Amino acid sequence: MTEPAHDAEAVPAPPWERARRRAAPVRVPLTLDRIVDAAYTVLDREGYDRLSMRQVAAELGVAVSALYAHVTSKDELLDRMYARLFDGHGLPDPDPERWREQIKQYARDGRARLRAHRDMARISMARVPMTPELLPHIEQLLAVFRAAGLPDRVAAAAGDMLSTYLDGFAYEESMWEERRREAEVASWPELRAGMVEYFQSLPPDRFPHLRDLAAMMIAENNDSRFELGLDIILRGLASYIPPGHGTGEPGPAERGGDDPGQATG
Amino acid sequence: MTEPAHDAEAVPAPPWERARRRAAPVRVPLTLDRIVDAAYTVLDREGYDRLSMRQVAAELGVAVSALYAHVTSKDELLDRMYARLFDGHGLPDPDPERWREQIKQYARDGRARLRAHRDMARISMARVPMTPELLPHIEQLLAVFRAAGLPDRVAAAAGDMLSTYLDGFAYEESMWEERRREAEVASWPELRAGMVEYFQSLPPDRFPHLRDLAAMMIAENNDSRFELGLDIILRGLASYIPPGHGTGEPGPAERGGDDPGQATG
DNA sequence: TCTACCATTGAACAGTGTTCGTCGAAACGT
DNA sequence: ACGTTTCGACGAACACTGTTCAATGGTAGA
Repeated sequence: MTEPAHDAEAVPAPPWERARRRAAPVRVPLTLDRIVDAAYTVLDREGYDRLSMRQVAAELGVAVSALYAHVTSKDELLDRMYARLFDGHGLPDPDPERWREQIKQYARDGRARLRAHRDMARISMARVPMTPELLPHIEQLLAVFRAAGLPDRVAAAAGDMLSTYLDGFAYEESMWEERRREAEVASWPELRAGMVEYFQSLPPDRFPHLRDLAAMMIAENNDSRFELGLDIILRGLASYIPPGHGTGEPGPAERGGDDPGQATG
Repeated sequence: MTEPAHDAEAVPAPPWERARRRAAPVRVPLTLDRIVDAAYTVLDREGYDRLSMRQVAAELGVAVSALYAHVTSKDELLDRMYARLFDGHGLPDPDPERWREQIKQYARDGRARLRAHRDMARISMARVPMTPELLPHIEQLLAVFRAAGLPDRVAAAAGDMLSTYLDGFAYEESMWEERRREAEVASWPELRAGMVEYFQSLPPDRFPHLRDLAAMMIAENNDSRFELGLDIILRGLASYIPPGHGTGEPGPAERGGDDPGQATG
């Protein structure tokens, strides 16, 4: 949008201000942060396919080539955007009694961050989550899993499972969102209704299960679908905890047989 | 490059050949199938980033615009390539006794297909797996899950879980493959060794778990990592089967001691 | 005030997906 | 056998893309 505090600095600095060591520059200096900000603005407005260096430059009112003084390539810019995903995103200290809820909370937060910017999941999916800035996150995830009693082999795989599920789910969501957009259907419930109707119209002898479950497969709100998938993974992980570990007991120990209370979406 | 079998057919057909109803055409006709073939050739040789309409046209020795007579856009071409993934790919009839092994086999086959062509996972990931040709696949997946005794809500989510895991895992694999390629490291074990060494070199007080599990996180062969993730999901799914369903019981019912101790409900 | 620096510029290059008017060679009707 | 019609391939063009580079201008230090 418009640069904040611009009007105050656009006027030439009066001579007596020159005494100050560093007079405010006439133009707000181009920094990596401002570039990333602009990139996010373009992303939200135009989507990933239209996110181009030229658009970002235009957003800043600057020549394209100016960006390359602060960023070596578009790929690096995307990396910087990706890094922002994790600002202030972390896990509390491991609590074996509540590890499932801790992981769920972490995943919910992660999904919310991915949804906060249009097509963000596509950017996230395309980078490997092992950059140095993320090492503390991986470390703490491992801490939680090990404290819960997961065998090392399983703990080592659990982080990847979780991040794959997170990115994959969000990616899928954003794809449907895009499809809705270009189908020019106003709302998601409307698109959903059309799809369910389509599945119901299939020949019953060839697609009995699809007909039965159509309404469930295309959930009204993705939140409960997300929670269910999360639960499936967590139950699977818990099943590897050797007996004798407090609350992390596997199997049907989890109360509420079929419809476990899905936490607030 | 040069058209094959050109010299034999470039000469004008002698008059007596005209008697044949359909003389062999001077040029092999351009069909959608040949275009998809060529696209796969380019994909395997150049990778997804260099897969362009012009490259495909060049592969066929044809003008770019000629492709658009058979395909409305590059996106449709990618769709056609995606559709090939499922040729002859299917599940056997549901067998509640062996549903886990059936699903595993299906997933293994799926992963093999994704790995058969370079960057195929990137194409697969970017399309929603609900095109009409795939409906029978979804139907049969649902059949297996329901026969196994999964509650409808869970069965409806299970297919998505599986395909997200499949695509996500293969996508990640192809990203590492690409990274290895551009890092100009000869072999995967070599890259792996370097990464493990890097993790081991981290400050032990800040990254104890990462150090411990580095060698496990970056598995020597991805096969066992894939199987483990698959098992986690299947165990999670199985935990939703209400008691009283033959072999589909959660817990150690599945023979093949993966990690011994886990309590049955 | 002069100079040296360096962020910014505009133009250019080699690509991309897609469109369009033209053309040539088969296919058809006579 | 000969027009004529039809249709697919062609080449050029358009509006983009990421990236590079010599030239430039304003700022900071001497």
